[in-house]
Amino acid sequence: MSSKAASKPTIFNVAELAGVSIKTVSRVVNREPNVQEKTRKKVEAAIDKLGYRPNVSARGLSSKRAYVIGLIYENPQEFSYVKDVLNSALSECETLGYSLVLKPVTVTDGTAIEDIRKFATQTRMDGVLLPPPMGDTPGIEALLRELGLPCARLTPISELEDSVTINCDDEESSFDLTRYVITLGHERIGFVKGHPDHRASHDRFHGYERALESSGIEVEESLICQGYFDFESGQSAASELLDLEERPTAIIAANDDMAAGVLHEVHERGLAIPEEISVAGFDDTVISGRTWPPLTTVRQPIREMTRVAVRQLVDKITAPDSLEPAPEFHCAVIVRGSTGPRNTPK
Amino acid sequence: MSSKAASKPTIFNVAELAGVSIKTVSRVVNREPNVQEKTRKKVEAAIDKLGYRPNVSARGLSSKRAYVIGLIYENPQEFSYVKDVLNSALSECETLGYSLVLKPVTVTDGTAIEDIRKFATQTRMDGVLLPPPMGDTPGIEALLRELGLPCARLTPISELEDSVTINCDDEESSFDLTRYVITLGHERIGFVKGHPDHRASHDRFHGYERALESSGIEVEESLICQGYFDFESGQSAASELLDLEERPTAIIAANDDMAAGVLHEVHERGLAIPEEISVAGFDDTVISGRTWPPLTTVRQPIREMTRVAVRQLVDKITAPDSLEPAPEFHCAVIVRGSTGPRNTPK
DNA sequence: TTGTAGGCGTTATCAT
DNA sequence: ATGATAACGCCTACAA
Repeated sequence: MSSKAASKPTIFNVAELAGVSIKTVSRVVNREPNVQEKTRKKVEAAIDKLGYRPNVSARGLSSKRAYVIGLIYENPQEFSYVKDVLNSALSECETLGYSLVLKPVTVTDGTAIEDIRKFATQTRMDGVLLPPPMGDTPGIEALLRELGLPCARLTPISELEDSVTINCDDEESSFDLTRYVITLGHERIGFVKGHPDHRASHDRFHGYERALESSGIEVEESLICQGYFDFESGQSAASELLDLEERPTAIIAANDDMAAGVLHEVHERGLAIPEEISVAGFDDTVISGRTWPPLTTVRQPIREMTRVAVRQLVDKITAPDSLEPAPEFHCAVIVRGSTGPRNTPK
Repeated sequence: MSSKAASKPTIFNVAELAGVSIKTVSRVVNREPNVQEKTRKKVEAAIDKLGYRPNVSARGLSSKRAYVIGLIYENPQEFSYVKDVLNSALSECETLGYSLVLKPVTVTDGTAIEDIRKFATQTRMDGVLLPPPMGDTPGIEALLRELGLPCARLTPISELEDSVTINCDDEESSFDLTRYVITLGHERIGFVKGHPDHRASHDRFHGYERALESSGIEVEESLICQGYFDFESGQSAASELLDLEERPTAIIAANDDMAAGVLHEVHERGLAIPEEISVAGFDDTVISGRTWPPLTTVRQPIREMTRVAVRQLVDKITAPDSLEPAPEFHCAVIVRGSTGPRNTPK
């Protein structure tokens, strides 16, 4: 090693060492066609030897691309869902040579749109990834279109033709979960809905309704509570349900955080789980294995869905025309200790 | 609005509108001295009117800076601690005009160093932020020095003169927590240590020891278990402690995740909390409010510490000489339902 | 298949 | 206090 830290090698150094022009090096680096195998080998050898890495700033300046994709997400108390998306997106971006920049926003207080606009003008991105509920928040789509930013959404809504949409059948998985609870003998099954602005909330609720109907159980209004996907709302919904004259023997919440809140309230009242009441959630987030008892829940293949979303987003950035259809993803019911057979009163 | 999307305004447009040279605009944008107040006003008006934002790529290319700082963190099951660091770092970076790029690594399996090296050569950064335990992982410091990357560490270790170090007195907070438990009447107090590679583990353990000694309670070997900061290790440590001939009436775990594991095991055995056994953790992470009962724990001002760390890191990047000393941070014991008075056997 | 010239938007240098 | 001009490292056109 020389005494002075050698400054980073540039495309010129590589070209010189390989005995070609910089354009040829550029072609090799960017996997463009029209390079002879032999030339390519020479160039690659030079790149390795020098440890050359393209300068992102120069590349961005010249190509008008930033090689950056943004992840805009609702900043929740419980980070589990976003964490899975984040990790998966991070690793996929790394393999595709992109950077990921994060933008947490709050949709509930109406600041999201302006926040995103500011964010977009401040940091250059080539596209954005929208995990739920960003994918179905009104206004965001329009804003991104205005800004000329392609996006990939993780959402059940697939109306928009030209937009990358990755989804999983929430309605069906909710149907499956509810059916499972019914097979345990439960008939009075409470349901805690998710935030009304989230598409998943409705899908999950409809799955519940359909399962009850298909088993000949009447959907009872008093057993249905509004929640907002957070722990506290699960807690207060449970409070309502447990105050009922004839209380439910099982409660399904539209996500794990609310289900954890339900468990909390049930514990507060000294009821035994699952002997006196069964509880189930959605998403198979980390918290579902940490509660007592561990939660029965539904697992989405979030990591795979995210991988595909990122890949398709990059495809769309590089070749806006060809849109391969996304594969279908399916959920699975994960049975744990929070659900059990109904105690038939004698 | 014109039919064609006007391309983004450049420094030339601003200069033209303000009737000055681009260099003057540059001076204003970068808050450099030697600009008349009147000129500055003119330029600022032009900037506002055009909605001008400097192009990060161009700036990076010219200044040799990336305006990016890296956050290298141990990717844990429980994300709570890192999440707080992340959110705080994100908002501070935004106000300072930097981007934050994430790099999750695994220190336990020895891949971290190579991962970081690869990451550093792949994405240009001006500095990195090292939350625990990255700040006290051997080798990382040396690697960053070799790469010429300044760093700011959130760690109790403050040996290195030239390195930004932010810390909080873990030993003292552990002392305080243990003292609190002692005042509840407990004398047989189990302790679940953290991962031995983390400096905080030792500090917290020493605080525990010192508190016992200062109260005239003997430190008993059999009440001390090795854990690794994760849920599972807390669980198995609790299992050991509860198998003891004369079991402890309280258990302190060196972080919340392990404490949650302890709670889990206690529940498994059907023991009442806190009547039969008290449990406490560290860090006041989200999980501590989600367990049953909620955990007594210790809160660090993580967000403020992170803010200062980022700010000092950027200072170091821009002016490597002047190193202002960091302020001192203090922890606080948060009392919740998982601890209670010892049941004195009659 | 390969190479040459010009420009991307900024900061830095050196005048004035 | 302000300005002209040359880098910075790469990519896109266009030649050869």
